Parts: sequence; structure tokens; C-alpha cells
Amino acid sequence: MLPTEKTHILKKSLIFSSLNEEELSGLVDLAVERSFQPDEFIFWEDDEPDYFYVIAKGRIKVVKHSSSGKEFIIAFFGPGEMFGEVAVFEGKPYPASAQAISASKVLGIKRQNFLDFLATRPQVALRIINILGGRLRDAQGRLKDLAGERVEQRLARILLMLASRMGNTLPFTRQELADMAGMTTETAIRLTSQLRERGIIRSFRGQLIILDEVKLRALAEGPPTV
Amino acid sequence: MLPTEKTHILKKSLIFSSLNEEELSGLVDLAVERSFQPDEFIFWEDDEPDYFYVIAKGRIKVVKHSSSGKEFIIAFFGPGEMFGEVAVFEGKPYPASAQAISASKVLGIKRQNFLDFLATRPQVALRIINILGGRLRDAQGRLKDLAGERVEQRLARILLMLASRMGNTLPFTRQELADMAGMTTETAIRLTSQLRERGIIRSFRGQLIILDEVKLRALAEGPPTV
DNA sequence: GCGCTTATGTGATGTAAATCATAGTCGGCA
DNA sequence: TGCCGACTATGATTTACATCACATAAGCGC
Repeated sequence: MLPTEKTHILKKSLIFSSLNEEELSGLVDLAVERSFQPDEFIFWEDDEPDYFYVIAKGRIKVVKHSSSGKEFIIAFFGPGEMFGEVAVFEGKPYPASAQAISASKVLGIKRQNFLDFLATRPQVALRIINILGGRLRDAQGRLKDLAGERVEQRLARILLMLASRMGNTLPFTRQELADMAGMTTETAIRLTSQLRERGIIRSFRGQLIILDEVKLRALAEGPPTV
Repeated sequence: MLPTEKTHILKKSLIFSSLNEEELSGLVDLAVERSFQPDEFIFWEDDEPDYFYVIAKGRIKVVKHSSSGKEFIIAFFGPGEMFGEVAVFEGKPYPASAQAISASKVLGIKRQNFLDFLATRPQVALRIINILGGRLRDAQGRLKDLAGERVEQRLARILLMLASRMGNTLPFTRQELADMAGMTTETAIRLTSQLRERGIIRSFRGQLIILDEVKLRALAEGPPTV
């Protein structure tokens, strides 16, 4: 990849968009490119954090595994988004694994290089605080949902959250939805089938389209049995 | 409260300990003191975020309520810790409510004042990134637990997490533990009774002492039926 | 086209934990 | 001192969801 391409990618990312050309070029010199095949892991939970990553191309999922081996999907990320940052900032092992979904390219910046860079760029630090704040808000909402809402509400909320980020066409299998919402694949299939029968979504293999966001929102809010 | 007292409190807090006297005094001028009775709310979920808070005295819990009214405790905070920050950094409504547990004093700093202060203090921004990273890591771990672990494991992990922050004597009722672990009070009581019978904890009204951290850790890790 | 794998669909059965019920107990306070 | 509300305790019953089991169908390599 040419330096100009790298610059372009960083420029488009959420975190670094505020940087000028000169600052970007300094950062680009630190960034190394890595490519991954579908299903390949970028890092594993408990690995020592060497790199901080920004996605250039493809899609990445961040997952944790329960003691019985069940997978829980913490987040999906696409081009321009960062991941692996929690570990890098704290200097502790990665709290989750990152796995490529499609063929992907990422830019990695060495932990210490990035921390040094940050120390003199308050506006980038503020941007990161913003992003982390958003992720924390999201995580707290999901915690409450997992602790207190039923599967139907949980799935509806996951769908709405995804739609707000990616639009109404969602490229996920029922299994992936289940692993995000903390339920079994069978339950996710049953629930999406119901939603389809009620005209709220259309669904295909590995894909799902939200037709009636209003009804979905109503479902997400309260028990339908009122 | 005298300015010197405020300075002392901020100086001891996690976020501002790196500041020198001059910077601290600038910040102290911005900080207002507020006092709360037990059970009183500092702010409510969905309020507009006006203030960012640091605890001077007392204990605070941050909670969310599910659609059926059940309470979920996101975190407890004590002297020197900050809360309400997610909303302040994002400029969006508070994602949760904050309630005083005991009689408490907090220092509040107006949102915009604090952001302005931050913009020129990279080391404080980095410290905040660190704290947010830690909270995100914690939230992700709990998400996985709620999605994939059984009540026994979840309670054991909550106890260990609390112990690592507060020591082996935990000043919580079974109800509070239940609301943290996402289970009912009855279940929390039954589980703690079992732990007591097995010599892993001692328990009193509103208090619980961890006697055997090793056994508790084993319980938290895997299914006991192996 | 023909298998092979992965995704979807659906019923039958099991079970962990919630819910419901009822009682004992401690602590604060009039 | 005695009352009252919050906490702890424990059994009986219910239920939401997981688990198990098996079937159909769609994409993909050859």
C-alpha cells in the first residue's frame, strides 16, 4: 500500500479526521499494513497488546468466549473504525479476540508509538474519549438489556442498533444475531421468523432487511402483551 | 468547603493526581460542592448532562431500569472516583441514573468548563482514556458473563471484582448483589447461603466477608459439576 | 450437475432460574 | 420497650428459554 493510500484511510477514520496533512504523514510512517483472510484472527483474548488497529478494508468482529465455549460478539467494526484500543491504553492483555469476517486489511500502530503520538495531540485524545464514551454507553445499555429484558426485546434492540449504524439492510446470519443478543441460534431463528410473518422484516440467507422500523421500535420498548 | 479541602480531594482523585498545584487551583475554582442524603438522586437517566462529578465523601451507585422496572446496578463509586462522565464527553443525555447510598458530598464541574480544561491537558485526557478503557473492559466482561454464564458463576465473579477493589469485606445487601449480577434477590440469597455453608464466605445483614478467595475463584471459572 | 457444508426452519422435551408465598429476624426509632 | 420496615430465609410452582433432534434448502467447489 502506498503512503498516500494509508494517509487517505487514516484521514477518513473517525479518530484521525481532525489531523492536518503533516500530522497524518507522521502517523502514517508508524503504521504497518496487515492483511487477513476470512475467519483469521488478528489477535486473541489475553494476548499481550502490541498494536492498535484501524480498519482499512473488510469487516472485523470482536468476540469473547464463555467458560462453556459459547461465543459472545461484543462488536462488529468496519472501515475507518478502530479496535484493540482498550488493551493498548491500559497496557493489559486484550480483553477479547478479534477475527476477520471478510478478507480484510488493517493498519496497525505500535502501542508505545501511538501513546507517544497521543501525548502531544489533545484533540485526538478527546476524540478517543468520545469514541470510548460511546462504546461504554452502548455496553451499559446492553448490560441492562441482558440482565432485565426478554429475548424478543433484546433482539429488537440489537437490530435497531445495527440499523442505526449500517442502514436497514443488515448482513448478518441468525447465528451472529444470536451471539450478539446472548441467545441460541434456534431462538433467533424463531424470533426472526415471527418478525417476518408480521411484516416487520424480510430475511434471506445471511441477510435481513428492516421494513417497519416503527413496529420494531415498539417491540423493543415494551412487552407486546399489553 | 474550603478551597484547600477541594484541592486536597481533587489531588487524591484518580483523574487529577498528575496535576500540579497551579493547575489544580484553576480547576478548584470551577468546582461546586453538592451534598446528598441517602437514596437521593444526583441525576436521572435521560437528563441533560450539565455536570461531571468527582466524589468527595460517601458512596454512589449508578443504575439503569429495565422496561419492567427492574433495577440494574452498573457500578458503585467511592471517594476520588468520577461518574457521569460518559454523558458529559458525548454531550448526550445521561445513560443511567446516579443515586447516593450514604450521605455524600460531590464536586461538580460544568460540562463546558471541563472540556475546555481538558483540551489543554493531554495528560489528564490520557488518564481519562485509561479509566474509560478500564470501565469498558469491565463492561465487556460482564456482558459475556450475563450472556453465557450461570448465576453461580456470575455472582462469584461479581464478588471477586468487588473484593479486588474494596477488600474482602463487602458492604452490600443480597439485593444489591442480585441487582449487580442480574438475578433475583431470592437467587442471590440462596447462592450466598450455599457459599456460607461451604465456608467460602461469612455473611451478615448488609455485609459479606470473603474467607476463601481460592475456592471462590475456582467457582467463578468453571462449572462445579466436573 | 452433484455432493458437501453452512444456514434456516420447527417440533418435542428439559431445566435453570423466576415467581409466588410465607415466615423469621435484625435494626432503627418513637 | 415495642413496633415496623428492610433484610434474610426457604419451600412450591411456573415458565422462558435452552437443548435435542431432525428436516429442508441454499450456496460453493469440482
